[in-house]
Amino acid sequence: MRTSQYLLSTQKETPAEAEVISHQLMIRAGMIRKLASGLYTWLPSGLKVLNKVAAIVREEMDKAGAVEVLMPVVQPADLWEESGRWEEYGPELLRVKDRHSRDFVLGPTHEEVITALVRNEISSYKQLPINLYQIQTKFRDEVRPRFGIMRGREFTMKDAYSFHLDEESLAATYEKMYTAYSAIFTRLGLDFRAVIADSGAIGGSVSHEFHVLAASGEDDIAFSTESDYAANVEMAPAAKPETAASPSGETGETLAVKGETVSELAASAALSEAQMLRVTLVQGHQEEESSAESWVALVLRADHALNDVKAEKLPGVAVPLVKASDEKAKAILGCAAQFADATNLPVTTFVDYSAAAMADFVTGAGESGKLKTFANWSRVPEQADIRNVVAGDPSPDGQGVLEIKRGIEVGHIFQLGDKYSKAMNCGVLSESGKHQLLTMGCYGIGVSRIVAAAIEQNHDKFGVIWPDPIAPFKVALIPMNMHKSQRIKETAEALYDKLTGMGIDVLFDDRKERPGVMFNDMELIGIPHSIVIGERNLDNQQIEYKHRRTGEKQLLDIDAAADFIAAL
RNA sequence: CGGUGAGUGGCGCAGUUUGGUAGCGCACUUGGUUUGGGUCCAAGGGGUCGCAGGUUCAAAUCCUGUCUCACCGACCA
Repeated sequence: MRTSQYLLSTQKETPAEAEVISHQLMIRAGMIRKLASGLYTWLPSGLKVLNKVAAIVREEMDKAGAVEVLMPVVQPADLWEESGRWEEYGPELLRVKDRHSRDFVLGPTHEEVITALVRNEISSYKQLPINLYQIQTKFRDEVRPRFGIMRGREFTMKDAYSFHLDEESLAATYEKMYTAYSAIFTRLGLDFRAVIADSGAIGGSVSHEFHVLAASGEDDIAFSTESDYAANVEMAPAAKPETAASPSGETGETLAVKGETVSELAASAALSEAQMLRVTLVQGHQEEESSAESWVALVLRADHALNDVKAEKLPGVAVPLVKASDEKAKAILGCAAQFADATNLPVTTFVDYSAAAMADFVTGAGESGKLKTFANWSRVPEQADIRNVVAGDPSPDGQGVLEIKRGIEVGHIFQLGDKYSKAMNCGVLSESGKHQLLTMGCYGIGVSRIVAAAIEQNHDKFGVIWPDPIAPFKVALIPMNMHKSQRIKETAEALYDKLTGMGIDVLFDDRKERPGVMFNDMELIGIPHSIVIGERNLDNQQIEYKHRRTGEKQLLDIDAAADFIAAL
């Protein structure tokens, strides 16, 4: 491709709205343009990357025995009513009406459509198992789209759905997908981890997320320093301390403190948050007959964070978790939650294991602006694991301690079971001639998100540094002052033809620009390799090669250049 | 949905407090200059100041309403 015939659209200035580096660079390098919140146009070089990612995903899926289909973006509402998700899904599901006032949705995912398809197309156990996938546009009306393409409302996703007669078959395909996903992210050249996303009460892990490690990630992942244990922080269990501290017997005193938040209180009284308790009030289940609200108090060490997923599993706690407003907390506790006496609360109370193991701690004195010191549990409280693990906690598998890193979720594989096949009556005739419901797995990859994640992990102050497999172009051909020098023009044109003829993706910068402009643009776009043709080296029948990532330069004989590039 | 902030040529911004000819940088066009790291000079084109209403002789500026966008919290690939 020649830049003169291409849409390069690079820009010097960083748009004000772009917060994360991938978003900034995608706009500056001319990969995407925003149309509306969470909606982006893919410009040529962005699209080339997206297509390369999709091609790798497709190859590996095919290799793993999955079969490609393509389902509509617009889906009839009755399928969603059948699965129960018309009500269940919430406002993220964009609903539209057609000209006959019939309800449709813009597909955020395709379980309903694929289940309806399989229900009609597959009728015998002999056709199973089967794994169908597509690479297609999804629409989710996100509450808050952000970070550019990373969390857009419209995005490209690879979604696969497998159908099985039994759990063993499901587990086998799940395993295949796990392997395929690892192969995909390895080929993409990304530093990734597969993490446990749910080690549910059912036993065994039935879900894994694949995360690309990056400081800007939205998820916290806990790793063992010793073993290969890795889990989303939401899911990692915090161990119960083996021994509880014992009270010193010292008499506490009441402290007057200033501030609103617990950390302000701690600072004002020169206390460590690790010796303080934090009370959070959440909604309980409402009684069927009465509309009376019930509330549950959760007590943690003040330096620990409440884990919503764990809290939702407590008996009597409403799902999803609803935290009490300040006014509500005051009405129930008699004072703001941060001044409530955690050892003596008027509602059902769950104390986190590590908080329960404390002694001589600081908690509220039951009135505004007052804390009390050397407090202790008067009786053994109801305990549970309700906090997020922190770095240094013992690893749940007993090996080493945990370390926390940020990750960007780019893939998720899940053993679904019969949720959809049951609701939509999707089954086959078994060997014994009986109707049998199918069990399902589903496997997603955020194809467009991978593009952003790859940049988060691969950039420097000059711009993007694409891993070779997904670079929009493999090599940039940069002639110095081609418009003045006939022999540079001839050399560049000849090399361009040769490289193109070899099937190499080359971007030939034939603009009448100064060298600096070309260098900067090619680096910003992130082309992994470049060749500079200048008078200086041409006298020796040589050209210069430069590696984007390392900055390494070397001179090549003109005749050997094409083969050198091809071999990279 | 809650909290904060912002809407002025394609992009980044100033101007708004104290109403009075709409400005700067980048980008774009033309001419010249320069030529291995975003040259320099000159001339130019391009803006209903988010939208609607109001106040006023006069509104980017004041008032009211409204829409959009970004950032921080609960969901997700």
